Formats: sequence, structure tokens, C-alpha cells
Amino acid sequence: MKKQHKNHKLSAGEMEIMSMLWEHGPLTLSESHETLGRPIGYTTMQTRLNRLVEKNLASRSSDRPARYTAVVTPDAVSANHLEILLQRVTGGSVVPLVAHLVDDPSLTREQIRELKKLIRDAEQRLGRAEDAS
Amino acid sequence: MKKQHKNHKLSAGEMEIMSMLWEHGPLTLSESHETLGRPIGYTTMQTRLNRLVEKNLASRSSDRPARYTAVVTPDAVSANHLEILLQRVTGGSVVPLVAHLVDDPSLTREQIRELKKLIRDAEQRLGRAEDAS
DNA sequence: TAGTATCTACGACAACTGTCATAAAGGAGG
DNA sequence: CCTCCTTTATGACAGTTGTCGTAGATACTA
Repeated sequence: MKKQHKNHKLSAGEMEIMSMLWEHGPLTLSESHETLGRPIGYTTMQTRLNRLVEKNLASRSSDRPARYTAVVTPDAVSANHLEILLQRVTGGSVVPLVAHLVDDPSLTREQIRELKKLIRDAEQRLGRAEDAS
Repeated sequence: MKKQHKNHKLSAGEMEIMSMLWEHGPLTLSESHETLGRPIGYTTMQTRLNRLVEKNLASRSSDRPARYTAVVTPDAVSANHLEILLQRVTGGSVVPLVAHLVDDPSLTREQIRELKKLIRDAEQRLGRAEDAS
């Protein structure tokens, strides 16, 4: 049982491709080439996808037009990125980060309602945790 | 008037050094070498700091034991990282991200209070914006 | 002034990345 | 079977990054 994927530290370039795979399911090389919204050489995409496969970040089917699929989940990666961001920028506290996030003027009333619920839930979890202690 | 710093896209390694500079003010080379919590060659740190200076991400004083200072702010960089993260992982919506954040069991009651206030403030901003329309 | 400790400059190297060109392999139509 | 288009396989190259070693420059001290 070899776990491999311990530290997902994707570079910006790797993220670019991975996020494409996350968003638009499995893709063939040519599909990938088109889907990425940016002019890039065909074989460049080929190389980059293959290197992702070599690192076990993506997999390649054996069909004829081979299809590439993301192996690691966005969650695994984003959690890592978030952790780093939190630690680095705010010293680990979520509050300043959330402050930044809710400063977004495009937030809708509906979204704010959801956020409120999230906070309420967190509060209740905390209450239960204290009861149990 | 050349602005330079348009897109701050720091690599993971650059972030490592920059965050050290952000957290522990200006540092000399030897201080940096000790402050980074990780065994690394002295001249390695030297090279990395200097490369940061070459890129105008940090500056170096002309004192004798030269002191390195971060030039770009954490905000500028983290805002960028956040934006990417948001776009990539949640499609741009803050709600799922906040959901993840407040799932942190180490959140204190005090922090939750602050979060509530943040949401309230956002709500009021929204109210005013609608009045004005 | 000589010796020692520090600071700084410079160069080297391998791994990783982004970029692509060339060309071999396979399949679809005639 | 021959030709054209798509899919793959390789190889190459330059720029960046992390890692140091060596050695020159400066400063402190006995």
C-alpha cells in the first residue's frame, strides 16, 4: 500500500492544467488544447499533460484518443493551498481572510444568508463540543 | 513612472522567503538563515534573497550587514492567490470557501463573534447599496 | 599588523518548466 | 495499397529555482 500523494504542491502551471481537468471532465489532448482558453502549442499541451501523468496527478486512458483525467481532488490541493495562505498571510486565523472575502461587493443577499447559516452552524458545533468536555 | 509589479505571481519557494520577511521584519542574511525554520545552506539563503531583490520583490539596505525587506505587501500577493484559488476551486463563489474555513474545529467563540460581525457588516453594506440604487 | 570571523560576490549544477519541432504510428477513404 | 489526417512518441532548448562551494572584501581583536 503505497500512498504516494503526500504533499500536493502544485506549481502555478500545474494548477492551470489541473483546474481545466477538474472543471471540464476527462479530456483528450486535442480537447484540452482547445479548452484551455489560451494559445499554446499542441505538443506543449501534450508535454504538460504527460508530465502531470508522470507525477500521478492525472491519469491517461488507453483508448485511442486517450483521455486525461485528474487524479487528485481539487479539495486536497486547495486545502493545502488554503492552509499555506492562512498560515503565511494571517498567521493562521481565518477571521482576516473571511473579512477579505466578504468584502466582495458582488455578494448577494442569498449568499449572505448562507454565510450566516455557516457561522450559526459553527457556533452550535462549538456549543456541543463544550458540552462534551 | 514605471509601476512594475503588475502581476505578483510568486512561486512556492518565493513565498517561503517572502512570508518570513513579512512576519519577522527586515532581516540580515544571517538572521534570515536562522529564522527560516529549516536547514538550508547559508549561501542558498543568500542567493534566494538576492534573487528576490533582483525581481524587486524585496530590497536590500546598504548598511554593512545588509538588511533585506519585503517590498510587495502580503495583501497584494494573497489577494492574487485568493482570487486564483476562488476561481479555480469554487468557480468564484466565496460561500463554499468560507464553509471550508469555518469548519475549523479550533475556532473560538470570540472568533465566531467576529465572523458574525463581518457578515452583519456586509449585509448592511448591501442594504445601503440597494437604497442608493 | 596579523589572525580570525563575517559578509558578500560569483559561479556552477541539476531538476523542473514551458515551449515547441520532428517524425513515427495508426486509422479512414478511395 | 496509397494518401491524408489525427494521435503519439521523442528530443531539444532556454529560463527559473534550489542547492552549494570558493574565494574576495571588510571588520574586529589581540
